[in-house]
Amino acid sequence: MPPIPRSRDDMLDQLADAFREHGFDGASVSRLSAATKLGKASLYHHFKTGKEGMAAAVLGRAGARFNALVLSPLRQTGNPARRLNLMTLGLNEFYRGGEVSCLLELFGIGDAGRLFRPQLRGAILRFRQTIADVLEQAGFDRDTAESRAEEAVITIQGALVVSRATGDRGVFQRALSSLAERLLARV
Amino acid sequence: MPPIPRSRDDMLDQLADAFREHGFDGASVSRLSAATKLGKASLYHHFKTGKEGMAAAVLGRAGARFNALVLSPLRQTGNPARRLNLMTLGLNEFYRGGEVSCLLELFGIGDAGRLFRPQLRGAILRFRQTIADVLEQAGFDRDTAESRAEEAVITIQGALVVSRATGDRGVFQRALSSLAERLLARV
DNA sequence: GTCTATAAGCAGATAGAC
DNA sequence: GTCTATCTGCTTATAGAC
Repeated sequence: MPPIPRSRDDMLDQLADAFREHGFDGASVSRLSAATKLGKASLYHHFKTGKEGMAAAVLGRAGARFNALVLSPLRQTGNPARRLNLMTLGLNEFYRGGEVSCLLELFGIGDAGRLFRPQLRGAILRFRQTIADVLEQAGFDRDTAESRAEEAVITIQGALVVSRATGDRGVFQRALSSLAERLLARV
Repeated sequence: MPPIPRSRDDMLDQLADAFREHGFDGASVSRLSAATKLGKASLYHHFKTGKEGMAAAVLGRAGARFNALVLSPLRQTGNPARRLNLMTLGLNEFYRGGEVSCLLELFGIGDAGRLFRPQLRGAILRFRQTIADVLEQAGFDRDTAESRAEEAVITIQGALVVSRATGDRGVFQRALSSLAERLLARV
């Protein structure tokens, strides 16, 4: 059987699914090999630094997707409410409606955490700041904007955890659906 | 050197710290052995079902502590606001001010997740329901009470994730400090 | 670029002495 | 109840053929 041609992004998506299902430690190279239908040696051919390099590449691609689906809409010009609604649509797609656990949670644990925390930390702070900028443009003072942006990030992460732990994606859906309105509420 | 006498709870606390630091997969029996200063064979003497049994016992103790520190205050009679404030104090102690990651997140991942999800799910639902009961006693209708209770659980879990990922315990502190007031707010 | 085969070491777990 | 020594299988990673 000839090798099926594949793009690097396809490989990274398959690796990401394996990491999301098993976590960093639980995703053995054997499992990653099965997930990509590629021999272990082939994986090491693509990622010279081994499993760590695979995780870093997966994280890089996730960052790019997050940027395209979530941050870019927020940085458009125009109606803040509309941008926040686009953000929730993007979040729903990025997290596949809450079915998928966040690499941020998985890679923040244990030895993987020591490796990737700076990158994860940067992503969170960037997300928070981007939301805060939108809220400021919507007329809120900077303190209120930052405080609400922090709550939004917390809500998204918490909803993912609770959704997964209870097996109820409705938790994530409910959290998303009230998010934009709450961010813009005049007290 | 004679063996230092130790209670089972001391052992479980040391095991819990190791699980919290490394996650279920990352906490190898060697690490658990180092954390307890007990030989591997001694650990297997105490926990006949091995690492899985250690995790289950740790989870059982965590559940008992959560019950004593968080749920019991909520189930007292009397002023709902006071009970919710006691809950936040209990949460702060249970999670050590946000320094400690939640076993619920760690054990919800990968193969450990498949083992412990029913237990974790029960704990979350019980927590949510207990908060909802307090809010109902405070005069809210059942739907509002349940919806706000769900938000509270989400906020606590999310704040833990974001605190750990950013290395800023202030996130958890801020989330806790506004929690009771927000739960009781009349819109 | 993919594969088979293999290396060296750590994983979870147990036997049996004290 | 704790220990040392050990077992088996899986781990990450590499060598070298095609």
